[in-house]
Amino acid sequence: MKKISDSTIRRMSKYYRSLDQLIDKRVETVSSDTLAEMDGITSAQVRKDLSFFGTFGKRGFGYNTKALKKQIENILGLYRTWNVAIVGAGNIGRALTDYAEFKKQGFIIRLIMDRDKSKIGQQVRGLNIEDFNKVNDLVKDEQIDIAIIAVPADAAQAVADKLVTAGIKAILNFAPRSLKVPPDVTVKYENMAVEMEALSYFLSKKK
Amino acid sequence: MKKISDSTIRRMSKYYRSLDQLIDKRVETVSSDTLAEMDGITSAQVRKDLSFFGTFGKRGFGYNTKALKKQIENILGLYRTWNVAIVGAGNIGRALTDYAEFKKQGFIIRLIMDRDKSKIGQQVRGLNIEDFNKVNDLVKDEQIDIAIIAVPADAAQAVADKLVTAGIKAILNFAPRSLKVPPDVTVKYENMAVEMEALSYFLSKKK
DNA sequence: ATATATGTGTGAATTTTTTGACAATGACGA
DNA sequence: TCGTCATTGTCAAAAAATTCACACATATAT
Repeated sequence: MKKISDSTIRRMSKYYRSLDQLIDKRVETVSSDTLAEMDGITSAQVRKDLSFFGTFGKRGFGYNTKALKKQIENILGLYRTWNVAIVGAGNIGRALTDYAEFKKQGFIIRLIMDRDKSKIGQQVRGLNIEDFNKVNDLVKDEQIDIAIIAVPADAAQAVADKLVTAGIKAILNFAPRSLKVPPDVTVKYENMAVEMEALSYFLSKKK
Repeated sequence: MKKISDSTIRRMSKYYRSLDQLIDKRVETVSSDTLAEMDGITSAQVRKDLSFFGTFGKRGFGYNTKALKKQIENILGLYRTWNVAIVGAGNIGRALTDYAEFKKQGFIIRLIMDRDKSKIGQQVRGLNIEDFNKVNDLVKDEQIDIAIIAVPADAAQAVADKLVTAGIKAILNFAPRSLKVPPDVTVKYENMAVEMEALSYFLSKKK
């Protein structure tokens, strides 16, 4: 399988959500044009993206919403559930514990960890905050697939190292710091400060 | 001024944070190579990015960390503070209310709004949850520059419309939906489900 | 059964982004 | 003061991403 670009994957994920929206509204057929319009891109882009994975449409007709959604589900691996662990029981970590969109898409939060003794043992929406020092056993016991890092920037690399040791292959990092991990581990970033600063740039430019 | 690409701006923001880290460690000089290493990119990329805005380094020597930080501060508009409003007092909205990184970078949360009567009037870390119906007055009174949308996907577009009417020109959207706004309004997205699904894709591909 | 309209799939063209390479510059030591 | 070394700034090349444009397949109307 040839390498698919990150931006294509990201857009697939958006198409998926747009299809969901259409299906909710009982729409059965959609054109690349409409899909493009919903996501603020061009129809050629939509068709090109989809063409990397197969041919899902009918010429002169468009795409069947339910069928295409199912196809994308397969492509993105959303036909199954994934076990997720959160590291860091601060505000962000706690908030993510019951983020509806995760649940809906089959990302199940099985575990929340922290190293702060005063937090360990507390309940967060039905989950016990566990001791991050026991990460190896916990990850194994709960069969964690994906870890979310929600600790201060300074601690992020150390946490990542321990997660890697524990066998984690996929990390979503909320800490504003780049992480060094072995090549078989994938890291995605959710960097809110970066987006805010991009807004700041655009606002000050306008003046 | 020629158009600077979004990815350049995003990287500038990362350099800014890396410089901060170096200054904390009393490092006075840094090469494009080191900066690149910290952010997992190439040194050519670092130099190219910086070159869009001016020449800040000394050949054979590198960059002065404090001076470069100050320069980026100017470029990104971080020499001043910005007033921020959050719409949606759910888990995410509340968590953001005291996200340390925002405060540190001069993004000051002045206002949190919701339309849910049962939430209005509650306190969130010193802020009163206000009635989103009064958005026009509130935005004017607090001189809000940037709005963060943290409401369910279905409500996001309606909220955006009202924010635009209230005069907001910069939006950070946490709801998993693309927003339609006039061309003079900038929207940035923080789409956690998209990143999780990218991880899902990489995990299932490996199998 | 045929004509017409619609909208996909895809090579080719274009644009954008990233990387390579090196001359030019400045720091520093002898 | 001069030579050596390090590292920038930038032009050119390469790679990647996006857009164009159109042949072709399919639905629908007559």
